[in-house]
Amino acid sequence: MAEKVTIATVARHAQVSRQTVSNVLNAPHIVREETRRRVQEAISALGYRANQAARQMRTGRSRLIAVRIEPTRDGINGSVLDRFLHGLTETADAAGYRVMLYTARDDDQEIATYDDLLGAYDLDAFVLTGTKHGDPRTAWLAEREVPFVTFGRPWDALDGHPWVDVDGAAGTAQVTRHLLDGGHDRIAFLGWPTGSGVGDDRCAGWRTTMTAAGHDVAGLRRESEDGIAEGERALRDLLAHDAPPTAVVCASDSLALGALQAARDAAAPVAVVGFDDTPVAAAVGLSSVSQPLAAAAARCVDLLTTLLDGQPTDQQVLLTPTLVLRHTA
Amino acid sequence: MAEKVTIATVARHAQVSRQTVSNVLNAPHIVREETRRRVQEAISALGYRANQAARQMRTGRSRLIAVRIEPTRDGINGSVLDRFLHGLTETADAAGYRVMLYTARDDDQEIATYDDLLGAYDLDAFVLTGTKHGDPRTAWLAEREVPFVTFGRPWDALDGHPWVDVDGAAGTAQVTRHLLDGGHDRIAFLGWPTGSGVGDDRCAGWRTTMTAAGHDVAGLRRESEDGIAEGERALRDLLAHDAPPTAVVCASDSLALGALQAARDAAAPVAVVGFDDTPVAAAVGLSSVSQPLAAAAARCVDLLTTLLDGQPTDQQVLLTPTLVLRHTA
DNA sequence: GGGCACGATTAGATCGTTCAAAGTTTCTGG
DNA sequence: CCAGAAACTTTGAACGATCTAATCGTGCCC
Repeated sequence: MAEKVTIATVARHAQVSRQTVSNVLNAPHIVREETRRRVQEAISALGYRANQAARQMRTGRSRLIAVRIEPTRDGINGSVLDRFLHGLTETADAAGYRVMLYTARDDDQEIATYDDLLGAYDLDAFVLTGTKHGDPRTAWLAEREVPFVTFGRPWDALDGHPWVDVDGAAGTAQVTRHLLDGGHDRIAFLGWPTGSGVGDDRCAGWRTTMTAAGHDVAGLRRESEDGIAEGERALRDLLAHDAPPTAVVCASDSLALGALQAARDAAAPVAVVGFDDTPVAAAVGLSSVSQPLAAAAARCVDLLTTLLDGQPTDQQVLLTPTLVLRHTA
Repeated sequence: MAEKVTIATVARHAQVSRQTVSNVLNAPHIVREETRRRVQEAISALGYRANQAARQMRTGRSRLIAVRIEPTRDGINGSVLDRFLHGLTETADAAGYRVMLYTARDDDQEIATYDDLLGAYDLDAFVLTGTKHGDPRTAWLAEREVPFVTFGRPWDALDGHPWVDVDGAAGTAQVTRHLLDGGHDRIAFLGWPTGSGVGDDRCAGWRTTMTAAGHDVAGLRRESEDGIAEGERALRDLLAHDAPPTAVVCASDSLALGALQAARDAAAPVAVVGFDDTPVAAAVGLSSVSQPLAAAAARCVDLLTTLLDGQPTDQQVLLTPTLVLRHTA
């Protein structure tokens, strides 16, 4: 095969010094037009590519971003991460960064992995997904001044790091408004136990929209862990009352799927809307709130690159999801 | 923060030379017991981690494996990749490798990306998913002697590279046998147009099992592109005949989901079984053939590591999927 | 006791790039 | 025409590891 093409090969070919080639790549404006052109030609003629390892050793930057890939807990929500990862890889690529994966069973192990990745690969930044109250990971990273962005708001008020999130409340508000416009007035909400940031947020959109429209929400909310069976149970329970709801807004597609099964046996039709627009929703015709994952990923990369360019951003981005209407509402 | 800990720091701390520290890490047997212990202590006391970039520059190996993350075509099948990726990351990690992601719109772009990744990051190996007839990617890699493994058999007989795959025929055979045992005898198959390796393989399992059991398969096979609507149409067509099938084996969960909808309106109950055991299947209670993705990923890493250790393997691994029974069969 | 082999350890060069500083050419104005 | 500045280019060192080859003890045999 062809010899390894280094910066020296290019330099010789273009009859300039190594440093001039380096300047063409990293600071083109200081190189004379004609020299630059000659070097560029040599570069493409030889198919030269800067060796990252060598560059990294000198500059201390690896142009590598790490993301955790989770073990697909429920199975349904896995595809959210999947799409997010794809978007991240694509945008990072365009910005000249590469995405590296890692796994971890728990927070301690994840922090150990940070240490490892930073030490061995000199990672430039991390993208965290799914933050929770009092997250030890963000604290660890912040303390060491490692650049990172979270996809998901920090739910502790004091954390001041850049994040990107999808406005869950806006999503459920949109759903609720749509249902109200469609003539529904007894609209229930199936959510998770109070205390999870994401869950509370999604509930809030429903609650405020209902009360703003002058409707009482008492007795219209059920909470349970995430799951299909749980969703079914919750809606059956609601339907057993005197004045059963005619529509349900759900905090997840899993709950909505369960609700859908309960709705099938109901006396009167019940509209059901889920959250996350997972493939399952598309498959069974469930209306759902769709998160702009590609956009979210792109904004994460945006924030990281400005952060890595030295400007201490602590910007926050809140994206609005869209309601995808199918057969169920 | 703490200074950077290099091999020199460790050497000074343990009162030996750099090279001895390097030997403790890479060739422990040539270092005297007592010296080794002293160095090990210094390493853990200082929290030393070998800098990959420096190591890579000298050895030419990056301990990095690249995998493509696809844009989740159908949406339903996306989760297969998701689970595979997780397994891959986990096993690679254990073997001392890291997984890097990339995307590509088409084969040409993918090959350009190989070139880029190899040149810039000195990637050690690639894992390809979803091979097809006359795949230009494997040819390109083989020509340059870049180590790679495919998840999916090469469908051109002459390609002699290591691969891992799931025995689709064994999966559909198992399903067919199960249905025969359950008393069915008119069992149909919904598949993709002849010519796709994966599709033909899955069809074969059904066909051979049926004929081996003495059943005629004439008129019991329908083919279409993958999709829910396509599956529904295909089964409706089958049910319109004089002797409609009492069960359908499908080449994908998408087709099976469509079939399920057609089956709902049928005069007599029709058993339906899908393929891939996607979250959708679990959600709607569809029986399906489950691929051992974590195991497949692990075997991919196995093959790659032996390949990277210099032993020219061209081993092939065929894993047997399992049938997950739910409500629909 | 001298020579020799063998195991353990060390010194110096090297991988491909960028930084810092010094060198060279070209331009400008008096 | 020359000094001085500006624009451009080159040289040598450094990043942190491993490779090659050399050095230092130590034990063994004649």
